Amino acid sequence: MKEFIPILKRTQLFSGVGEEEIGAMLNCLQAKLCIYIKGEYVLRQGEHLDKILVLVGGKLHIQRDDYWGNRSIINMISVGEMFGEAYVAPESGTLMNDVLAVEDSAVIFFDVKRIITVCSAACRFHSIVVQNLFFAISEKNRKLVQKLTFMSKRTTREKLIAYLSEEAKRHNSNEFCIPFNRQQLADFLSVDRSAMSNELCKMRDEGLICFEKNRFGLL
Amino acid sequence: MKEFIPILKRTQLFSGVGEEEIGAMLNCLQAKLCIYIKGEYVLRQGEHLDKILVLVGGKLHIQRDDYWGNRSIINMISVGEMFGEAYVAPESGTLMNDVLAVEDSAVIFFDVKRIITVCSAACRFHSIVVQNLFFAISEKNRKLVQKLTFMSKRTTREKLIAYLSEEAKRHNSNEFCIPFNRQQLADFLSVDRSAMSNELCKMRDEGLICFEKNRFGLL
DNA sequence: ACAAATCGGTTGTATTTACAACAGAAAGAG
DNA sequence: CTCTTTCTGTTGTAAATACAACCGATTTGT
Repeated sequence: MKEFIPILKRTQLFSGVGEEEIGAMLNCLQAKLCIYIKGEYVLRQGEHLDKILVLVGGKLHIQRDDYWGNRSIINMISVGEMFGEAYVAPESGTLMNDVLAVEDSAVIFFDVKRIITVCSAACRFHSIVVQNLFFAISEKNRKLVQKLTFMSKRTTREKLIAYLSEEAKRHNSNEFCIPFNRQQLADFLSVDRSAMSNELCKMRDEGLICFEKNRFGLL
Repeated sequence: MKEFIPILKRTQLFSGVGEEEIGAMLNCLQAKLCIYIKGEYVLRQGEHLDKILVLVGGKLHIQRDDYWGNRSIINMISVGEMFGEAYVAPESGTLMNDVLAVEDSAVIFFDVKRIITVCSAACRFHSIVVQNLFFAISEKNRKLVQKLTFMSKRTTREKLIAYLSEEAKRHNSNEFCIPFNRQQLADFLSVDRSAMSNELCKMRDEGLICFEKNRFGLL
């Protein structure tokens, strides 16, 4: 697990904590490393979760499939991001979504109780991690609201514009790559892939956007 | 402000804290009481927010109107619930939504910095409030994900079923009242009111549900 | 290099939705 | 009580979407 410490150091959870301290905390937080291959489930809907996970390699999707096989991608987890902070509260129930590895992935699990109850050994940086966790969950909250704002658009075109505008703002550029292929983008925006593809091409023909594979540009 | 202490005592934020302690903390947290009449905005999109608010009377909607006048209600705040926890992080930017009083409302604002930095006066219950805040934001996170799961349904009917099922589960009963009128429910689910009304009546005629005003039953 | 699988675009049709307009019922104001 | 406003249901039409089916291009595995 040692080899992932430099990656952990750059995560939001361990922001402001040195590599030596992280090494020391791995025991304190009962860290466990798990490897998943592409297509494997990390967690399944209905499971009980008492750990927080930090992705140190690969890519995950937080998603849910309904009775009719419609998949919706709630969120995407990239290297350095975490998942499970929303389930730290005592009576938070079971997991509402699946967590799927969409690439070969490496995940480190941390014991939640060890994080939110300050350890008697008083590792000096524990309180920093707690505050980091707080800010992280707060940020994820804002991102969920943001997703809700473009999910609440009525038409596919409006959803696309809202999403692409947001990505452009996030990248500080009118050109950017999105982390989805067409099917995944459709699942993320909860629309039909072919209808979306159709709309994208119309928007391109109208001179609103340009794109090639995952690279998009706003005009 | 003293008269609201019994209400504050029953809120999630002050869970486990006695009335005397709450009284003492009002200063420590620089509490400010504000009154709003129905239809008045508590906060507007774009504002900078460095306070957490707790609703002690009335009802609020977290909402957003787009260019074309389509309103979407992101969330509803009832007495005892709070808003603004997602903006406590230092670089969380400005408010993405409006906060509207849909009834005459009483709101108490608390200084965020005072909450997340433990005060030197060491008020004994401060750490409890911090943990409560943590659990609250974590719970709100789960609720947002839940809303995303039924917002991601394709048809109005599916959205209605997902929403009503959730409410039934929450009330532990097949009969329950919803906190919205038709227009508000449509705004909450991001669908057209008349189309939704139509769909509701179809579902009633098919024997799936029954309703009268805000009272719904699943059959 | 070849076969298989994945991906993205296109088209047509049936379904669903948005929008506007209207009417009766209920609630609220004076 | 009466007038006004709000709320809810209804209808018709134009627009948008879902779904299925297909094809060519690209990628992947062997």
